[in-house]
Amino acid sequence: MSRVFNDEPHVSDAVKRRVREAADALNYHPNVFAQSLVRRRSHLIGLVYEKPSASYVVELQMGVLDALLGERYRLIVIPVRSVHDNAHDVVGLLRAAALDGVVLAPPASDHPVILAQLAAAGIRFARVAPLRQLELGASTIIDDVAGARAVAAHLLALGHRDIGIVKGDPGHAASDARLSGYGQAFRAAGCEMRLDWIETGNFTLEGGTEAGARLLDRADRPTAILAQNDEMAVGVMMAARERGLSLPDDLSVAGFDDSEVSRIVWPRLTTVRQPVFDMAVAATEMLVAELEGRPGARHSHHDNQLLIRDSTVAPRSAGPGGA
Amino acid sequence: MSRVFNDEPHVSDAVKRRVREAADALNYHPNVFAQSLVRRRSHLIGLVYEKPSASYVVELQMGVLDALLGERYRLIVIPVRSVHDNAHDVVGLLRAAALDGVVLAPPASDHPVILAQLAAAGIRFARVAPLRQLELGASTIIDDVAGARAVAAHLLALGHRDIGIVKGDPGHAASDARLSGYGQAFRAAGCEMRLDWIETGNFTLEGGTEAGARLLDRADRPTAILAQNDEMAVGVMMAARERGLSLPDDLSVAGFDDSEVSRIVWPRLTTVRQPVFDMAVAATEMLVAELEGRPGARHSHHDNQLLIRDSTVAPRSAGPGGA
DNA sequence: AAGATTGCTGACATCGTTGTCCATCGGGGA
DNA sequence: TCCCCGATGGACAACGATGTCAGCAATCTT
Repeated sequence: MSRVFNDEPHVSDAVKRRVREAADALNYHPNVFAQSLVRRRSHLIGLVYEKPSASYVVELQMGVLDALLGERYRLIVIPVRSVHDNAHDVVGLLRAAALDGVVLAPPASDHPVILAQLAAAGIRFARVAPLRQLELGASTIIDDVAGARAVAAHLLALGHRDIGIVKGDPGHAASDARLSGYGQAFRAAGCEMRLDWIETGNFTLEGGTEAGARLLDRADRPTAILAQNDEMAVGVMMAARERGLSLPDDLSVAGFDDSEVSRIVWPRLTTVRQPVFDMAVAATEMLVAELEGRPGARHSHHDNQLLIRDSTVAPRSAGPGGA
Repeated sequence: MSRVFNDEPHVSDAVKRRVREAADALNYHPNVFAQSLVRRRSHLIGLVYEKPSASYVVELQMGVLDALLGERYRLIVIPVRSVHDNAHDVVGLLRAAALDGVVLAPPASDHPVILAQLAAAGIRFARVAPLRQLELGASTIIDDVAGARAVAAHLLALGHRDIGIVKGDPGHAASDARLSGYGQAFRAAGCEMRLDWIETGNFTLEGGTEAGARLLDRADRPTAILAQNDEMAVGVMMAARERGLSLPDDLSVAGFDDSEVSRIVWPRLTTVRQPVFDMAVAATEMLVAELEGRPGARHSHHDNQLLIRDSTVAPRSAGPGGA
């Protein structure tokens, strides 16, 4: 009898014990499918992401799993080749998976079609670091523009003027947000952000290496490079080493994210710390709270922080603040 | 009517079309719970692992997901704090998740209680890189001993004799297997593997840093260190840098796995390539084949390969082959 | 042309829970 | 002592698919 297992009232202890004994004797386990069928609950939560850097995915997943620890929800991982190419398929996939809810990582968290279709399909969602339509669903919010402004200002304050930029995947709203943050810092310092010194690296190590190579092979080589995430920054460092440059003296490199690689490489990478883990935890907790009908906040704000390490120094030809 | 959706024979085209139109009109989607209930299939596959290095998990997951791409199975990730402490709970967890099958990563793939209970619970499993009871279930097999022997032999051939060892988590059978491979190489070279130069690093970066620190703070400092995975090797490199040693001249370091970090660090790390991705793909394919009733191999063998890069050179005081 | 055979379709039991409804039992108040 | 009410436990429909079975129509055989 189901009342025993669900700890309902109006059941005597004697019956409780008797049922439990019988269950143990028969090696009984409740059938999850039947429960799900009648309760319309799968207790499955999806995590949708598009192959960004490995460390980002890992932190994201660890955050979600951490938040799910005390709950009876389980995590299904749903990597998507290209969110923009497959927006319709994605929601079909999610519906077919019978999820109770999904955590959306960028760039899915910013995709209007996905958001609209999820709402239409009645699947609850929580969004990690969205930049548009912030009112839709639960979300964890962070100011990419401010973080980017801070790291660019740091390089400018060191005296760099010839600064190359390695942009992330154009499909991520964060790419433009960070670029605009860089731009603000340039304007504040009274100098120009040269468009022909912007290369795209797609947030991957290889992309960063290639973008770095293009920037470093120019006749007018930059003295510093701003990469929009740490993987690409490491790629830039590899490209610099291949060209015999010594780091950080010949080239300053700054990243974004504070992912594990930023602490591993030598010199240690100057970067902007993004609390991906915390954001994943917060998003998951909001999602679960909603699914369980508990009241709670619908948004959480997170701060990023400039971490000045060893990969950024003043350019050779100029002292700090000089130009 | 279900016959239309399952593409069964004996249905006329007219009815097929009529049903499809009605389904579209009503925005009909089959109920996964009801299907699962009557078919006794969840189409969920679990991946059980214990927080080893991040890159290992990522490669593992990517492999499983890759193998699942064409299939209608979905992946549930099940990280376990400590397999040895929670062996009984683990299977309870898996049963509660209504999984069709699980892919077991080390050390769960070598845990007799887990294997026995899975068999008892009727949950199919595929094992990645097991070292014991190889006949149980489907498995992907690799010769850890040979890989370890090769990398140790490489250091010995370079002329190193004072070689420290950073061991992995004692709970992983691979730790002992790799140690015994090292031992074979030492014996073949006619020298002794000093037990007091073995430190444990638990397969983590931090563990590697601490173990490296202990080895490098000795009065009789080793000229080379063998780490049982790349994360620990990087940790050793960080400890060496903190002590002002220059790499690789003052200290040769070799890792194991060929994880992404091994290519990122400077100097690039000598290591043993383990095809984790391929093993995950193979294990998953075998599992799915079994679940689908397709015939197929129950075991796949994989090779590892010594990758000599920049982190290992002859010791200062001796030429190659010298002693 | 009538019976046999095959193709197609609708009806219905089934899977294992949940939750509602109803019958029963026991105790306390009138 | 009788009645009423709350506590308790059993019976049963519902969830939404699947798959079997039986019935009917159409075609083939003789």
